Amino acid sequence: MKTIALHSAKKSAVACHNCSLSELCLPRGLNRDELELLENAINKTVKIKKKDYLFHRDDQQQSIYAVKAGAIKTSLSTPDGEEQILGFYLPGDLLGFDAFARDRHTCDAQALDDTLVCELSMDNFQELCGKLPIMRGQMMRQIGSELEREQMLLLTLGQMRTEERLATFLSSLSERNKDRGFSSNEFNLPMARHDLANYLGMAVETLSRMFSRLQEEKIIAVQHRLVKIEDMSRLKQLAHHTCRPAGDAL
Amino acid sequence: MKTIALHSAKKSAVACHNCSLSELCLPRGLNRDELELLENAINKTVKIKKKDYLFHRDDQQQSIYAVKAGAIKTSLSTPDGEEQILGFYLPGDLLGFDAFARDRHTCDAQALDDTLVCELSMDNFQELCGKLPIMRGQMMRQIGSELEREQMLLLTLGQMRTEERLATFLSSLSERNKDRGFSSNEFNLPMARHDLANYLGMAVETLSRMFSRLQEEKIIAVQHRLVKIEDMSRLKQLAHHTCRPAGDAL
DNA sequence: GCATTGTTTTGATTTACATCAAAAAACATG
DNA sequence: CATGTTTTTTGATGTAAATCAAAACAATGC
Repeated sequence: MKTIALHSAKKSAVACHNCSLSELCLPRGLNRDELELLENAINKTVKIKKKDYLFHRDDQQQSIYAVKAGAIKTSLSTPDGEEQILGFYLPGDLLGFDAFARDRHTCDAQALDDTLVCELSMDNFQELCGKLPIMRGQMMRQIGSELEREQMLLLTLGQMRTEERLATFLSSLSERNKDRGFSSNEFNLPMARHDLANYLGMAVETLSRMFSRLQEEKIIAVQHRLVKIEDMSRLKQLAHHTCRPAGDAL
Repeated sequence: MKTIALHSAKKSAVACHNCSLSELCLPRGLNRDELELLENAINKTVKIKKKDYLFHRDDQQQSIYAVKAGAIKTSLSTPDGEEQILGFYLPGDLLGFDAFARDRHTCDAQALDDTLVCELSMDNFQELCGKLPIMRGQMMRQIGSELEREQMLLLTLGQMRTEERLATFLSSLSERNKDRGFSSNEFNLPMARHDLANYLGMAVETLSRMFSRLQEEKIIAVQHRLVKIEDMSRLKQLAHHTCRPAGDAL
């Protein structure tokens, strides 16, 4: 349960310039020297098995991570065992900024699947930020969009009814896939119903009913984790509250 | 309604080293030269009248602000006019980090009362961050606690019932006052019921009922905006879900 | 293959909260 | 201070979603 995967991790050579995600997690406009600085700073690539943790709340281990493959969820949990999922991180997303406040992580990060992440230690990160202003800007932007994403979620939880919440979620996942060059009409959900329900602040049963309702209304077609969007405009209309798609993650 | 207060603002000399809030918003451990750099970087002090806006969503005007007196609320609003309040900022709190993502603010900031803020432009901020590593660290920490605060609010909205939400809010406001050297047992709410209800994701009527209920149970005594906490331990017990008081703001 | 376990869906019932409506209190204005 | 306006509280009713319960379905292991 409390296994930290890092210890059993394989080190492997990092080559950001070859990575298919470079468009997403690299600051644009780095020259060769700067790119080399970054590549040397990346400490290692880490494998995490499904259900293992990347980090725990209060862990001192402070790094920034970039998801290369798989999926990670972050969550807060209460003394009495309830949890609130804060975000899902998919390939190209960065996580770990939560540790900025106190040099300790404020949430748990668990793999939803076998997952691969790049690790950049805070020390190296700090040094890089000192050397490369462009890197600093990029990081600020990353943190900013994390903040923005959480704000959108607050709006979702605070103001929307359950059907609207699901429509908003599906709509932004679709946008996200489009941005990444994948299909915006057909995709797999990276998480179980249980986790999605928790993230959206409702009971699993309610979530299931909302999926069924959207399906009855011919807006989507679902089987297991595969979602096909049949009527995008009506979906967007339902998700109508949404201000603007958040830049990153979910 | 859409008045930007900045234009009518008075410039005034800034003297951070004299400011009673320096403990809160200054990075600790600045030497004289560094402190002077900071004071010169602070562009001006701004007065905002009650109900005026400090900034609007999508405003390019990008600065970091420190509240000196009064109170500010930030909120997101939807096409159909509903809003979600994201935070309340009281003296000593910093705001404006939301603009990091896209160089534009992602939310509105409105004064709940006549308010005084210090303004630090992003340009100066960037320059300072380059020059003073300690400043960078401090800012990272500030953003981190903003992130943490929003996470706690997500937990509140996603998992707690209404009574628990109010108890959590009162409990953390009390903690906050204690940290600032004010009474933790008796204080004024800086916002109207309407705003607090929205922030906590419930109807005004429900909030009012919860105040009444806590009063009936002899846990608190309220008259208008004045709250006295009569039984702190039972209040904390109700707010039991809460993980840890957030560092800053509400 | 079948049994076991976990996940998802569907149905019946309860409930916490929203909504509607109006009184009471606080605040503002001439 | 009397009057209108806004804010807050209280009461009655309706409803969206939680909970309880169980069936259907997928995944896992033997």
